[in-house]
Amino acid sequence: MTGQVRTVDGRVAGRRGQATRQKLLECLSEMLSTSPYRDVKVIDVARMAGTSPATFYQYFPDVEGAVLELAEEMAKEGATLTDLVAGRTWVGKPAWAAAEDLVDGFLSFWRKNDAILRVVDLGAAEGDKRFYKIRMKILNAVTNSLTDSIKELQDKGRVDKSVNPAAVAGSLVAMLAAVAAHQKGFQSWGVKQAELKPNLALLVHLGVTGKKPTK
Amino acid sequence: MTGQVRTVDGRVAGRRGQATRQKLLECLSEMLSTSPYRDVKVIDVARMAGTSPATFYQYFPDVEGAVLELAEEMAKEGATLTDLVAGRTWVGKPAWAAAEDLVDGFLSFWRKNDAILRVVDLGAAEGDKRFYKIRMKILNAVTNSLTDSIKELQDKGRVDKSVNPAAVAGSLVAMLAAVAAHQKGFQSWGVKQAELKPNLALLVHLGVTGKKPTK
DNA sequence: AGCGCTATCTGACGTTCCGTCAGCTAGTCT
DNA sequence: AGACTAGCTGACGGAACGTCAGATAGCGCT
Repeated sequence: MTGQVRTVDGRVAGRRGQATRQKLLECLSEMLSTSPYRDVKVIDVARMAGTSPATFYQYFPDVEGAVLELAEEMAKEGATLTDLVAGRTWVGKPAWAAAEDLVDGFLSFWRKNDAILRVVDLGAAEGDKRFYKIRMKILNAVTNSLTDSIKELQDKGRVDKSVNPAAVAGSLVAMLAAVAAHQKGFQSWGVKQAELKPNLALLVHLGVTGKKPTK
Repeated sequence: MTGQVRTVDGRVAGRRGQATRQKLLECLSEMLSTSPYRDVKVIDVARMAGTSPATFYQYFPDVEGAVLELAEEMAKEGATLTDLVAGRTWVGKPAWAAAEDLVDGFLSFWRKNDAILRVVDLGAAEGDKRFYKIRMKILNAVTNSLTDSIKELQDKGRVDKSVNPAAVAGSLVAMLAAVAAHQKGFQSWGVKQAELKPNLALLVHLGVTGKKPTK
């Protein structure tokens, strides 16, 4: 299913090959978090991995291609974000807890993978379908079940019919992603990390249920 | 005050110089909206402007430097975003109109300048203070007066004391920016442009006032 | 018009990085 | 040990970078 790891010219990589490939990915990841994307060069990644540029090209078509690989890995891990929303109830006190947990989990996932995520964001915004799909995969993990939750509330008459569940869920998730990506930005408005979270949770709660939370 | 336009080596540019400089900026802008940021080369911009690469370096230190210039221009124009929120009331029917107008104005500004904005976003996320400041300048235009509006409602007892106005305002604006940057993304969730706007307006209204809108 | 001044532009260069290939190296198997 | 091959790399032609010294052209003056 997943297909074995292959070199650029189509051969299957063996044990040693996989190891260097992995090392290259690690170094790329490191590189991405220390220098601007535009300045990440194949030559630097190779040097850091203690190998030659030619080796890099054996496993990846270019920097972008390798970044996609990293992103794909992260997207797999990101599937666990579903757990943040799956099987949660959005009524009463548990709803507040659900909102808090969602915000918390989402922010920490984003912070942990910020370097790759900002490149994915860029690629997606530029219209590159490959990045776009990866971004979707991650966000879908949350958005879909959030959409379902809203639909459910709507069916029970607890949320207005005029609401488009997918639009609201998508917007809320986009908000979380944006805030996570620019957390430092909030400091300049005099908003501290710790203060940010409950306010985000409030917005999520309001968006999903249409009501103020009962804490 | 604003300082005249200067060449890289510090001399003041004359009429002709300004013209080519401007042409270079235009071509760069064009380039940014047609190819990925990582692939925008000085040589291409120069070629498109019908001049030599050396000329480019007379006016800008590198591509990034030129992008900053473009961004600064846009930020100036972005100051008009204040008008979307200044002097609006967030009570009753006018509040709904205010939310709608804000969403509308914000989205169209973003769409108009998407190419530069995504580079600014990237730079800011990467921690580059110059881009970061520009991003702030644009967002502040909206966030500050939104913050004030929330504070005002809070003083009147219409909004809960536990709310941090800056955090909420900032988050809402971040949401608008993120949704604007990834508008295409919503199509894949089956959400159309036209549907998106009222739902965003709803979220803005909920966020600012804490209540459902009366349309 | 002709002259000279200086702002502006560019050809040309050394350097860095790209991406490819043929050939070398080092694990592995018998 | 010998041979087989997966994996690595030196070396190369080409593209883009960033810099400089020198060419060009617009402008003011007579």
